Amino acid sequence: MKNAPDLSAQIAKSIRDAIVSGDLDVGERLPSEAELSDQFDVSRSTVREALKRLAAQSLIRTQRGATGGAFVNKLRFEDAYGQQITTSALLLSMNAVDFTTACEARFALERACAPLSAQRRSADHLATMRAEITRQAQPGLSDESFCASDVAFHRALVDGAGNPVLSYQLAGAVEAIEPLMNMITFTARSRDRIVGLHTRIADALEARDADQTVALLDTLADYTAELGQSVAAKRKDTPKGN
Amino acid sequence: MKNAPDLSAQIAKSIRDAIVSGDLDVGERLPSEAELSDQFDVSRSTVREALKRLAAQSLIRTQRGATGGAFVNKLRFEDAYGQQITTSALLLSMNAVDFTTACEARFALERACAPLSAQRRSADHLATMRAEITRQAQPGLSDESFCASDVAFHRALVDGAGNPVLSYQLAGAVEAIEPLMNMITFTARSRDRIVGLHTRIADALEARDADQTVALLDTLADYTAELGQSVAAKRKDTPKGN
DNA sequence: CATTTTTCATTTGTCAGACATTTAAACGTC
DNA sequence: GACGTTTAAATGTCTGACAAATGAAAAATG
Repeated sequence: MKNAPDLSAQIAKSIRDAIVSGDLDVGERLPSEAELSDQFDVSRSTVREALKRLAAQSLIRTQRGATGGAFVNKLRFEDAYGQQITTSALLLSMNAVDFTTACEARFALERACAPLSAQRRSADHLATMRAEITRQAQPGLSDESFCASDVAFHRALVDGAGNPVLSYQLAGAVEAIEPLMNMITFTARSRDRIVGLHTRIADALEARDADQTVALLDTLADYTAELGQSVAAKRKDTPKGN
Repeated sequence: MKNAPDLSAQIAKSIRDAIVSGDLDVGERLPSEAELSDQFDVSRSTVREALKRLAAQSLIRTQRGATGGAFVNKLRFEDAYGQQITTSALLLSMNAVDFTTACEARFALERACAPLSAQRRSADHLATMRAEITRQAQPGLSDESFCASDVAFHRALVDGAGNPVLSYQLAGAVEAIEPLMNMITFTARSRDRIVGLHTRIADALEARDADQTVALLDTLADYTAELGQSVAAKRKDTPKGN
């Protein structure tokens, strides 16, 4: 029933467990590849494949030279963002998550941040949001650039909550949806509408008005879903548009 | 300035980009290791290390035999859960995220699910929650088992929202916090309190009362934070309690 | 003695070649 | 046609070798 996993996978799991359980501390050096070969009684290639697996998950980093080796990596939030976003984006595309579902998740999560952000946002966060709003209002901006600015705006909102765990979790939801958002053709009118809502959201955050922020986010969520539905209707016509 | 990354990392990136961009479709077979060696002009070992990196991210799966090879894996939500939880747990422990911050994030996200769950939860979700409540009320339950059941209860609540994207994002927040929760010693009184709140949450969901669900979650969040603070106070006494 | 240079041992990165194992397809045999 | 056998192709593993990086010890130098 159970296909025996590769040796390299087993060894990777063994070391990973040691890291997760805390048997191996951050910064600690693993035995050299030769020593690991002896310990696990496998060849060096197999050990190396195991180590590469761990490196791909940012669990270890390797260094060459006399005092080199593999070290338990301190996983930083910034490092995890990238993987989180890649994974989320693939999940959305490979599982054919429809725009409505992705949008719902994104705004539900963002809504959760809004009260905290209203309470704690710094002047810096507010400045970032205002700057992105200005960019979004520029005529001649490509749809891609508009979307990227939209992401930056919402990232600032989320970061304003001052909770790195929330920021991390939301990075996936907010950024992974960008490819889906990029399918929307933003007319001048819809951009005006969005920029207007963004401005009012920034105003509400500046006034530290949590209720108003949430209400505006709900409005924006509804409007975004509406825009998305027109895209969904279009995609019906060209099902395999590659 | 920039350390040239390993060949295997470069090759992994090259293939990963092809997958993310859609150049390689789900289920498609990659060239054999020998062919990849030729294409990238490296040895087979290097190609293998690159493939192991991708396998560690669940981007490909390999199969032995005549028609075997490496295939672009369909990334399923269930596959991503595990990685998400491992990463989140490591982020919390390695960055010394305090209980309050983690707890805040968890309940903020869960709160976002509550209205949707009140609207859409199935009888099945409700039954799971009731079953976990029953388990939690049993005397003699270990703290670990109590926590595990707590996680299962909240997972059911989140799944009730019927949005796989939300469930995925929340898996990390809810499950990664379990190790921190496990540090709490649940007295008979605190268990009673929690079980009581869980029961009222289940009741509210059964009645599809979103407002009440959110209010009860807020109460539970406050109480959990309170319990966590007593743990934090204790940990001050034994800073390196290993 | 202090400083600079050289040597050197250690460790990871890469390569080449071999054999084992698995798997499905091709081939014979009945 | 059904059933066993062979075979080819692919991954999994092992061995041994060399290249490259790197810090530390040793040696040379002033």
